[in-house]
Amino acid sequence: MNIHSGMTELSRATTEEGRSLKRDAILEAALELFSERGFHGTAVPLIAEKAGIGAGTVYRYFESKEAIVNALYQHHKQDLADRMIRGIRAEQSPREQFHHYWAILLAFVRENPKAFEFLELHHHSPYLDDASRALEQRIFEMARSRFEEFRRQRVVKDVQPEILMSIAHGAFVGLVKACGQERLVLSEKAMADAEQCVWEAIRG
Amino acid sequence: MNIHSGMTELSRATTEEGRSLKRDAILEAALELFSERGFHGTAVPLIAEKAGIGAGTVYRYFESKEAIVNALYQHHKQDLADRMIRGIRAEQSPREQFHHYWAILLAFVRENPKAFEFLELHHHSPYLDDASRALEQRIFEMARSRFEEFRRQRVVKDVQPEILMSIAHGAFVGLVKACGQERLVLSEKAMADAEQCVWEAIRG
Amino acid sequence: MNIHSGMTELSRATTEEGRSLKRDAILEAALELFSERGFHGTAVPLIAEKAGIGAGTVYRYFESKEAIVNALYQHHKQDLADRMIRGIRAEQSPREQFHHYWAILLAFVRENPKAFEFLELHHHSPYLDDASRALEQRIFEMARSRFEEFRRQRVVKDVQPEILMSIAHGAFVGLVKACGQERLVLSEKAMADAEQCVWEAIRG
Amino acid sequence: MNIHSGMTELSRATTEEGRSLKRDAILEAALELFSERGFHGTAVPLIAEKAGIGAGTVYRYFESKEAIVNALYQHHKQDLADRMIRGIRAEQSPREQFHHYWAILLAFVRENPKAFEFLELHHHSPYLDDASRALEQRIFEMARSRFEEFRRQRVVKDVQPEILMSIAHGAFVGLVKACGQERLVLSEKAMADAEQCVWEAIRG
DNA sequence: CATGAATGAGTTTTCATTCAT
DNA sequence: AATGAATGAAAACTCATTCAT
Repeated sequence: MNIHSGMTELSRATTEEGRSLKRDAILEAALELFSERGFHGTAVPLIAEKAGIGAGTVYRYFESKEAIVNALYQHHKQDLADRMIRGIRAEQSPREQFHHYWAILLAFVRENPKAFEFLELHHHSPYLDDASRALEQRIFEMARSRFEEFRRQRVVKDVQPEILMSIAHGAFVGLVKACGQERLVLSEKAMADAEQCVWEAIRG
Repeated sequence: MNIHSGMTELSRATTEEGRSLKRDAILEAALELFSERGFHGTAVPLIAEKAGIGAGTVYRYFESKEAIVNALYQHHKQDLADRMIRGIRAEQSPREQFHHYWAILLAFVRENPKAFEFLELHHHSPYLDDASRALEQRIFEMARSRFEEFRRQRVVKDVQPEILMSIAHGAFVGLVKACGQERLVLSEKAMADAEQCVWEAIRG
Repeated sequence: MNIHSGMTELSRATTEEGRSLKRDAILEAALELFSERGFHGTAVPLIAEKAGIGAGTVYRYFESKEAIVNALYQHHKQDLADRMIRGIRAEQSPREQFHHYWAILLAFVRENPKAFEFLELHHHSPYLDDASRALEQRIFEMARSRFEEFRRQRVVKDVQPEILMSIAHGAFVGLVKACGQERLVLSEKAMADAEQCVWEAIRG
Repeated sequence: MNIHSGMTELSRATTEEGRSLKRDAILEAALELFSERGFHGTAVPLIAEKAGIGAGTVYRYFESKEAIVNALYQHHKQDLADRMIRGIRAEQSPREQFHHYWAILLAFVRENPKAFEFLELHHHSPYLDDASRALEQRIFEMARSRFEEFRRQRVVKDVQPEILMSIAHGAFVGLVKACGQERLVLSEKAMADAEQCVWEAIRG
């Protein structure tokens, strides 16, 4: 019903690139449903209804249900990557850079919790296409090269960067999930504490 | 990947408790399919085929598809909890206890990677029944009381225990996922490194 | 037998109340099949085929197979009751009123033999819902109060009205069944004879 | 559970003809289930369970589910016919003969209400075989010839005998159904009243 | 003989997709 | 462009019947 409430972000990106409001409404609706009920648990007519359009209209904007999930994955994954890259300052200390990483993730989750949940849930799903997989790989490589640089600089522990990345990202996901299960509130204090903990896990 | 590693455990439970071989074959097949394709993405006839039985036979052992997912959840969740509790020694130092925790999780994942993936994927799914939810809650409370005790003893950091738990568990899950995506091998060295990292995240 | 005789009525209701032609085609087909083969003996795709539509389409008009049987029951039961009530004249003699009753039933059977068979067959079936049962009860009470009045007026025999009602209605049903088995033709003469017989059964 | 309660009648016929106790248990169970839930609404394994035997055992005694329904139909239809014929006395007045007819039907219903319900429900079902239909036809012809004789003797009204038969039998069925719906109790008084009513419907 | 586990064809129902309007 | 009714393939589930024990 309140189609416009969560739409702001997508709508902006949309008009720039000439995408339609309806396409966004579909993505918005699908995001919520996919993150709550999963891909196979979500019927296309339900997406259409939530988007406030006819079921057939969905297929004017997307070739198939899989195309929707891939568009969502790529949109939000890219958005998150862009935010990460945008704020980086070479002059920052490693601890400051880690704080930046943590703060960006947290801001993303707060603005768009469904999108974060969606990205985690659909990681490496069989219905993700090559473009989604390639994007995921590109972003991973970017992050790894940064961690390798940190390792060379003795800023982080001298262990495989994949281990440190998995710990840091996994820990963040763990915190978000705990929040989703209402076992935790992602307050400023809590996230600052958590940030420091995770920093101590990886710092050299 | 390793079908047989995960089979041993179920097979044992079977002969001990008089459960049928066919019931186990169904659980075995369903575990693999559910963890790969999700609940809604797995058709019952597919489970039957993988189990080497007729589609109708599934319903001689389980009331519904939901009953299968709940039987799996409860079986493996309980198994993991039992392993955790069994090996605990009061005389161990906190660091030793953390090592125990880490080692048990690692052993579980190695023996039964599909089961671990399954438990993570189906956490808080809407098709889990009250028994599954109650079991999950009981295990969570047990873990929290231990972390609260550690906090009182100044063994871990003086932050909400839920934060430390989420970090430790989330980090472990992150490592397992990285392994699932073949970005990491859960070698002895890697997991020993990771264990130390995570310990440093939570220690007081 | 006479498919068109029974169709008129539904078709009329349809255009009046804006119901769809397809919905009526489903009801038409279901009526015939249910009255011939029973509820459990009739598969939904068979209804769809007879209605000239796809199997899935049935579920755009009815929630379930049970919803179809209840829609049919309520529609035809109400129709029969309406006809009964409509033609009643207070100034008529009891014998004339009995003739009215008999004539209405006969006209109903002739126009819509399947519907009459259906109503008799599905009387008090476990799949009838509360609305169907309530309607049935209301109509029964109406008829009983009339018989009670007749009894007070010494127009009918001084026996329980339920007995007289059961005899009169049962006799009529018996005649219709004999016709269905082709042992009898419901000719004017035959039904006039029968009417007089039944009147003599109940008259005071 | 109380398999033996209603069995007496069938059991007697059984031992005489070398039929087994198990066969009777199947018929007993099937009678109850068919009359309550209909043919298609009754699962064979349910019959077996109610009969206290294994599902496969049913097929040692009956070729198919249809064979059970036909055995039941023929058994009870023949039983009812036998009772009718047995008690007839040529020296009785027509009114006495009608009383005999009424009393036999009533005794049958009281002893074996399920069987009566079953016979009415399965009248002219598509799954009745030729033997069942032939038996039904034979009994009908017998009854008709008697009514024709009565007509010639001016004992009953000078109308088609099929009409009088339908009225008399239909009225009886109507009374039994009213009893089944708990709208009537088949007390001595009620049935004596009803008998007289129906007699007045047909008497010359 | 008796069984009951096993099954595959059949049931009711859902849904991704199409297409006439 | 937009629709939403229509659909058939496929889903979950049932059951008459068979057959190894």
